[in-house]
Amino acid sequence: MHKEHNLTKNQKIIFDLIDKSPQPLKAYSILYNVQKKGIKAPLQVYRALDKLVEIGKIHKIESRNAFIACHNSSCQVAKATAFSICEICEKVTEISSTGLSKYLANFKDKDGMKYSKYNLEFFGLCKKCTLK
Amino acid sequence: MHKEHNLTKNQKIIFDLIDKSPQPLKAYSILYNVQKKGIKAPLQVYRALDKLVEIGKIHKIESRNAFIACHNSSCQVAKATAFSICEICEKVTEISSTGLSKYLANFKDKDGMKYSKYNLEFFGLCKKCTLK
DNA sequence: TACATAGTGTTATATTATAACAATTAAAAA
DNA sequence: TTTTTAATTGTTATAATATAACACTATGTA
Repeated sequence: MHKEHNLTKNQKIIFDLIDKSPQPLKAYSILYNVQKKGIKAPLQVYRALDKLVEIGKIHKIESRNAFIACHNSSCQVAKATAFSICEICEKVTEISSTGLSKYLANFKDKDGMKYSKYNLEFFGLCKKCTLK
Repeated sequence: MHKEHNLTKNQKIIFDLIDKSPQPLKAYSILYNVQKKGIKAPLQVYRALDKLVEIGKIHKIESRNAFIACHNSSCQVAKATAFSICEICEKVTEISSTGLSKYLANFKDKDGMKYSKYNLEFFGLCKKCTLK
């Protein structure tokens, strides 16, 4: 069982926007989209994003500096993430493969170091773009 | 067999700096360090970095916006990278595990999409920092 | 040599992200 | 309920990261 997080007003506005978006959103595009709701400054956006990432409601796509809602019920905390990214249309999909997550969660390097967190980004062509 | 890349003057200056560094370097810290060698503008640094990444001599640590030399003889091209990152001291190590790279190179998602490239970043505590 | 390609130097600017501080709200403890 | 503590907000300013555009130069190859 995990703690329910009651989002604050700003967090909710920003989460809803990201959650409705089919593709990852960048911070300043979020800012632009929520200005009519009273969120005026970058910092207000970044603070909400930080919190949402921390509690696992969204993930950051590091190679794109963009944010996507978590659609993987098993990752309530942002500690184990994997995405596929199409290099043409930039479509991003969260990968939920039990095999992959088990493999990575148990991976140990040569020093026996165990990791508490990972982020994996695959790049390639999505189905649509392959056919073009 | 892979093509030898003859680095240009700027590329060489910047690669040498990164190669000598025990930890990843950020673009503007590189700029600061090579100004005495005549490289004066950010763009000169970024262009060299882009090329070096493209030919696989260095890798970008996406979560840190920093660059590290490739010390993995098997990845002559920047298409399959894995790193461990200590969240305290920020030490970054390139992981070269045949098992891991085979597993990821062969990974297919539910749609059967095959990837041409991936980047994996593990986070945790390095040995030193665990003992503290 | 002539051509094509890649790299250079430069100025300006775009994009992404955080510092610092005062005020406010929410949650938990007394 | 009151207190007090922590988290969040609003705001201005600024830092850090990265690219656009353009004229020029070097290099490799036919």
